Amino acid sequence: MNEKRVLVGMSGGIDSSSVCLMLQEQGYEVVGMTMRAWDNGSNYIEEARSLAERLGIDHHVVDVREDFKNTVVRNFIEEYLHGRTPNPCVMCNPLFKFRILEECANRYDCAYISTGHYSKIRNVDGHSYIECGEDIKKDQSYFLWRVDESILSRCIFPLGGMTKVEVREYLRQKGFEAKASSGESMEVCFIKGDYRDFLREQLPDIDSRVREGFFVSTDGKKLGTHKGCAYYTIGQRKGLGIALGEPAFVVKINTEKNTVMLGSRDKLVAHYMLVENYKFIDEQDFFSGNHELSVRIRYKSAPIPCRVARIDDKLLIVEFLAEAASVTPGQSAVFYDGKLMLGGGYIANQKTLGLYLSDEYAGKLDFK
RNA sequence: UGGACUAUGGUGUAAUGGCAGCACAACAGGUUUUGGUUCUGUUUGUCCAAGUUCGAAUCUUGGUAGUCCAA
Repeated sequence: MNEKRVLVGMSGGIDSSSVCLMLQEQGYEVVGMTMRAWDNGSNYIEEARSLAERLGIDHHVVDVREDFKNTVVRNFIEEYLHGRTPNPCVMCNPLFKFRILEECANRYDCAYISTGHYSKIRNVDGHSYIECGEDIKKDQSYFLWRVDESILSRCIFPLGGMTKVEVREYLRQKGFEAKASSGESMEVCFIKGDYRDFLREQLPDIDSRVREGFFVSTDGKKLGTHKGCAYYTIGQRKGLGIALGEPAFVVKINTEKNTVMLGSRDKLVAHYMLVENYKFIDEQDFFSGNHELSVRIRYKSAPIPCRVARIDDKLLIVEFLAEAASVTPGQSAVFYDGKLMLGGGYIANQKTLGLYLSDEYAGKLDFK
């Protein structure tokens, strides 16, 4: 592998464009790659291509539309139909974005892989970890917990120590005025507008799979009619179309009974949660008890201090040590020690939580 | 078909003769690499008809509709 060559994932936007420039300045031979996953009406491929031309770098487009639709998009739809709330980006990163980057890096003889993520790579005890970017609110490590360490070890994230403002300023100084002041999101993303419209578009027979049912209160009373479980998510307040005099939030979704439970804000607070299909950079180390653990249960929220016990190879139980609200099955739970991202898992259905907290079971759990 | 009570935005309510207000919902915008949360802003109402009054959601009469008690 050529140590002077780096493959950059180019989305045509501000961030990846800056990355190309920076790496060139640092003396790398840059090769550009743009993944064509979904045609969303924006001209991101052209943007990337013309930038590559201007910088004099090779540029490749990899068309994965068919495959992407059959995996990420299909999974996205299925999750909603099961009353869960998916994180497509979490799936796309390991299965598409970073996989394709790795394949292309190998094909074009690039030792390194780079993207415009605002995160850092940090080596600890021989392992490559992701560390949050400087601004915890802007950090994207949440979406990267499933990316394999073998790929992370080849990654360079030039923007990890920068802010968006600095990146824009940098581009401006380099003479890319138009790009620097362009809009925020050039991101390739298949959800445009409301995801409910997307579901209806992609699933013409949706009315046979998603049916109206009852809104119920936490004490089991019928409150009204909902449009179908797939159209709601835990913690949701807007769009319920029901007036109770005080704000109502979606507390629980039961696809078997086809009911959506509503309750006041305080009903969303949880003290424990179950997490499944977890993956850690160094699993043994994670469970060693040597970490000050915290967990993010959604993008862009402060990590919550917690303790964790392993139930089995697939399942964890997490005890929150500070207030946690709206634990949402299907979303990711991502674990940190300070800024170091240790790994993550998917928030599971919390139905069996009671079992693991019962007296007979609780004694066997070893919270770290 | 005797009596009592009620009628205010999409929903629930406040205003005892003096600018119809609040909460929720709805809509729009900001924020945003998922969904949700959050923030800002906006729209919408006195059941109908007549009367008293400088002035009526409010008082009077009639109508209509609903609830309750009367079997």
